[in-house]
Amino acid sequence: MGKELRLPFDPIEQAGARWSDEFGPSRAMAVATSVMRVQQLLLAGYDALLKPYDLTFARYEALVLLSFSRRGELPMRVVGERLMVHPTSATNIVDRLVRQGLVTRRRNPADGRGVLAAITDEGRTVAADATRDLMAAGFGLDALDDADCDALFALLRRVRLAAGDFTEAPVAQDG
Amino acid sequence: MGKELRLPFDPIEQAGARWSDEFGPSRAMAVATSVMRVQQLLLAGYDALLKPYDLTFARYEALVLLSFSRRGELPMRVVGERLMVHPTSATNIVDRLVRQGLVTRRRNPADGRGVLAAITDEGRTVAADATRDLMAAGFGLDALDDADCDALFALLRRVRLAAGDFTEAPVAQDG
DNA sequence: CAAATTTCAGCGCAACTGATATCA
DNA sequence: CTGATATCAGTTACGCTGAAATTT
Repeated sequence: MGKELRLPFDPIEQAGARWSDEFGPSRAMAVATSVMRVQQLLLAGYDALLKPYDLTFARYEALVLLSFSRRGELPMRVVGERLMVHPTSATNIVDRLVRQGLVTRRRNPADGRGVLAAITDEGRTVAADATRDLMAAGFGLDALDDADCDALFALLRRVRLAAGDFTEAPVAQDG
Repeated sequence: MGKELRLPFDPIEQAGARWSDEFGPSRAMAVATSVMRVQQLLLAGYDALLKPYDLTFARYEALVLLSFSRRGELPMRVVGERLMVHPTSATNIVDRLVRQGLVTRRRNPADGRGVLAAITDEGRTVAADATRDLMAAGFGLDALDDADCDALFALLRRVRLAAGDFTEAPVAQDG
């Protein structure tokens, strides 16, 4: 959980100032710290919102992933890939969802080695309800309007691309 | 650890498209996912860089915090506040640093209830070396120039402020 | 006594390693 | 056989809650 401290100053700016004195200017350090902190704050908010559904954000993401899939089911391997988690973590997450009755497992008829995780009707209901709540909360980003969101997304996208999150895609070629 | 998948497309953009079909447009959702992913990527990079020093990013932050403090020592309570972690987490983090010989503990002479965490000479050396490496790596943000960093910081700052990370303060103009 | 500071024990969640069973 | 898929067992790390010890 993110703590609610409400310091009477911005701790990241203050640390940045001392940082500059010691190591020289580094905007990047302030940005890095900000990303860490915002992630922490957003995640704490999401987990709080999802608690009534007995979901963590990780399990919610898995549920949404399955609800988006064409037939409502995906191989475990794909689940791990898309969620970008370790295969054993994917097993663990799906385990929980199965115990909650939101997902079922079955052998992949197309590949006997694999297992398909399939969302249940209740899973779809829970995913829709939880999503409604998250959207009502504006994903904790009400402070930003559409243009801000677009700008933020674009900046973060460049960081992801540089970090090798995905390969340059044939998006708009005019840019 | 962040996985290196390098999908031939941007999974967040793709998910955003399906999201819009299902729940309606939500730029916020794409931004939220991006923040989560960038944090994961940056943290994985930092942890990899810090591994030779047997530091996690959390322990590194604590070390830098102490090295910035005026007398190289701070009450545990303040450590927890500044790092924005639970008091028991502060204890845990400092425990590790003490075991590594980078920090020492002593009772607070000004308040017998409290404990001071003090950075050692070796701690200062390690902090400086690790910082050099992180700065050489541009904190994983080489894709952004100074103006981009400023823009990103400003956007994230608004999210933090709205989430109650700190109370509105007079923005420092030049340190 | 009440309140603050810190630590400890215990629980939960998530990631990793290594081993195993199954199947292409 | 090899390689891929998935799970299980065990370890590590970290955050939280609740309780305890100490001191103000």
